[in-house]
Order: sequence, then structure tokens, then C-alpha cells
Amino acid sequence: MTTASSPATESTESTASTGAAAPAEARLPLRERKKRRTRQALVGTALDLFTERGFDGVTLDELCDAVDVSKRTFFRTFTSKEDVAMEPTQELWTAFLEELERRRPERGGTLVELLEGCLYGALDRMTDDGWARRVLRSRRLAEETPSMGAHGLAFCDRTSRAALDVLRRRFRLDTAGDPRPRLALDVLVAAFHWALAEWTAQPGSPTRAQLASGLRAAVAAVPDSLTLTVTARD
Amino acid sequence: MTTASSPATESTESTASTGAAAPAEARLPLRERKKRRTRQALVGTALDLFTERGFDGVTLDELCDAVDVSKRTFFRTFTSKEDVAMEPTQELWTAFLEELERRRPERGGTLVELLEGCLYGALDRMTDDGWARRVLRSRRLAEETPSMGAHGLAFCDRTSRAALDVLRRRFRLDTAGDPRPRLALDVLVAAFHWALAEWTAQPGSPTRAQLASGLRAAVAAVPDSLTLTVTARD
DNA sequence: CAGGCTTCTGCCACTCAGTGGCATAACTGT
DNA sequence: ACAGTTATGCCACTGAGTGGCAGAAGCCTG
Repeated sequence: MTTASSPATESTESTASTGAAAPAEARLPLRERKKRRTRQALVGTALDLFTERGFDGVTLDELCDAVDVSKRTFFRTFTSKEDVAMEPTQELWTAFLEELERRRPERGGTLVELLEGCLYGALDRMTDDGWARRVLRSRRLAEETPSMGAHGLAFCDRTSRAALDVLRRRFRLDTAGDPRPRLALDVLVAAFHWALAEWTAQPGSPTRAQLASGLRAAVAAVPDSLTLTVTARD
Repeated sequence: MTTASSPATESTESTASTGAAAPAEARLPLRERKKRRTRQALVGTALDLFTERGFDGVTLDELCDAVDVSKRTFFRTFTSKEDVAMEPTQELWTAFLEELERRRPERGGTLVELLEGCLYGALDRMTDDGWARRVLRSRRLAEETPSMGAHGLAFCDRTSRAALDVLRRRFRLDTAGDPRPRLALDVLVAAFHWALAEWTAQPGSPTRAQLASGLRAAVAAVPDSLTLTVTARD
């Protein structure tokens, strides 16, 4: 009852809800629109409740009847309890894959640059107003909830594999015998994770631009990280 | 009944069981030895059963009474069903952390070299005869079982954080504001994952040495992976 | 080696995530 | 408005993981 909200009445950050607001998705069949609404209501309310009482402090049943949806329906929309809370990040990586599918590389550009570019492109596409806030809450939850962290990493891994597939298909890269494409991708992911962690730790409400520049900095630091020397304390 | 085995009678690859075989762990209090035996029996039988019928095809209850142990005891030994099947890898990374705690770096050596060295050191310590086979089965399971994959990645992430802590403590590295240590570590992990995947895919019974040389090759490929260029197919 | 002390184990009951099946309601196109 | 499709709700069920308590097993003194 606390954070209650029917699929129609969104919980926190809705998609400018009423009127003829939504630009592209407006003319979708009613069924689809409903599905989206429930989906968003679930994500929003889930983040609300989880942030308030912790991931483990909220049962699916509670979430479901806060949104007024049956548990069965929940599992037709998301694959797990973790899944709903990780949606914001997944949105980004899905966009990344689409970007990767479209972009043409600069002549003579490196693979890392290409991938990096795709990620910036994806970031630019997260136009939805509440996205930053959603990611923020999602990440903070992930940091304090092992099972969410694990789910996030697994998703990340799946996405990487998908990306490698695209690289093989579109750019004729050998992703089976040659470790380099995979390494390049993992490096980018590592840099992104670093940037994301920094960004999440920041107080206030960070912006997408800040995240992008953090990523830029991290990627720039990669070559240096390979030659960094160490001396024992002793 | 199939793969049955009491904690005393190991299932597959035991620790040269009887006699005065075990060198260091011999003089442990009986209680500890028993615990170890149950632990190993659980891992062995779990890998047997999971390999045979799939991770999801075996319930914990089945596993538990194959080893003749109560479910309650299982959960005092391992944190989850996934955990027991990932034990072999965890053994390696635990050794890695210990290695990292001990080693002194070469003068002027790079961080990556240090970390790499620790990993070889850890690998060398996996003297237990059946280790390679256990890892192999564990990895193959992980590849076909999402929840195991996720668990493995999460463990890997925790280990990385622990390693960063050591780096900060022992080598006065700034692991908070500077992305480079984390990046170096992630690069090593990425290389290792590649090597492990190759190694796992190989037919027959690969050896630790092969894994080590795969890792060496992957690490060597890193600088190249950063400068790899791409051209669109078109 | 008897005794109490500590620690591990087994059992039981319970919560909660996730699934399958089926009847029903809600949208779809014509 | 009607038939056909598709989402939804409900119900019962499996299986992972936990808490609590009683009793057994290893441990450590004298």
C-alpha cells in the first residue's frame, strides 16, 4: 500500500505519462503500450521498494501487489527478481549492441575506439529523463546485494558474447582463435565498470555526460595501467 | 545409490586417501579432517552427479543423501548449490591471493607482471592430482548453466577487490582514485578467462602447464588488442 | 578414563523464488 | 459483433536456503 501504484499510475519516474507525450512509441497497439506500462511500473516500484527496505527486505509478492500484478505476470516480464532491478543497465547495453550493429568504423580506426564510440552512442540514446537516477539506484543496490551483482556480471558477459558475434559477422574478425577482440572488449568493459563505480559513488545527481567523461578518462588510462610499476613497501 | 559414497570413501578423485599420505594436513585434529573429507566428498560427488544429469537435474537432497550428509550440513560447508561446483576455481584464486600476499616484485617490474607471476605461482601450487580434471568438469558445467556462470563471475569480482586491497596495503598503490591498478587486474583476469575457455574447449585431459602457456599467450596479446584496427565488411 | 565443555550434526518446520497448467478476460482484425 | 489470438490470474507445486533446538561426537582437563 505504501508505494502502491496501478500500472496506469506510475510510481516514480514515469514516461511523461498522459497526453500525446510519447513520440515514437505512441502508435503502438494498445496491448504493447499496456505491457510497457506494467513493465515500467514494475521497475519503478521495485527500485522504490528495494531502495527503501533493501532487496531482500521485499518479497516478490509484495512488489506484485504494490503494482497490482500477479506473480505469474511478473515472470512473463522479467526473468528473475534481480532482473527487474537491473533493467536500467540492460537498457544501455542493449542500445550498445544496436549501435554496434549500425556503426561504420573510421578508416584505420582501432577496435577499441569503435567499441568506445558505440558506448558513447548508446549513452547518448538514454534520453529518458529519469534514466540516470534509475541507474544510480540500481547500481547502489547492486553494490550491497551480492545476487544482484552476480546477475549484472552475468548479463554483462552475455552481452560481450553477443558483441563478439557482431564483430565476427560485420567486421570479419576472428573471435574464435584470436584472443584480441575479446580482450579489447573486456578492456572496454573494465573501463566502463570503473567509470560507473566512480559515478555511482559521487554524491548528488550525476549526469550522463559525467559518466561519459569518466569512461573517457578510464579508457585513456589503459595503456598506462599496463606499464605501471610496483615496488614492495618493505 | 548410484554415485554413493560416505564421507570416508571418496567418490572420484580423493586425496590419496589412506595411510600417511597427506603431508601437512595429516596432524590436524580429527574434527578438521572429517570436515575436509565431507567437503571433498561433496565436491567430488557433486561434479559427478552434475556432469551426469546436469546441474538442474540434481536436487540438493539427492546430492546430500548420496554423500550421506544432511542438507543443513551442506549449507554449513558451502554457501549455495553453485558454490560446491565452483570450488576448484576458487581454490586457485585463493592461492593467488596468498601468493600476492607473499611475493616481492622485481625491481622495476610492472604490476601486470607481478600479478601474472602470482597466478603462475598459484597454478603451480595446484599439486593435487585431480585438480585439472575437477576444474575441467566445473568449467564445462559453468558454461552450460547460467547460474553457475554468474556465481563464478561474482566470485571473481570479489577476489579482484580483495586483491586490490592487498595491492593498496603492500605496495601503497592508490586503488581508490586511480583506475590503473583495477584495470591491470581486470586485464589479467580477462586474459585468464580467455585461456581458461580455450583450455576447457580442448579435447582430452589438458594439463596445468597448457593452461599456463595459454595464459602467457593471452597476456602477450593484450598490447596488440589495443591497437587492432577494423574495417567494415561492405 | 570420567567428566563436563565446546562444537558439529541431524531433523523439522518454514519462507520465498520460480514454474506449469488451465480457465478467463482483454485486445485484435475483419 | 464475432471469432481468434494472446495476455493474465489463480492454484498448486518444486526446490533452495534458513532458524532453532536436541543430541551426538570430538576435545580437554584432572
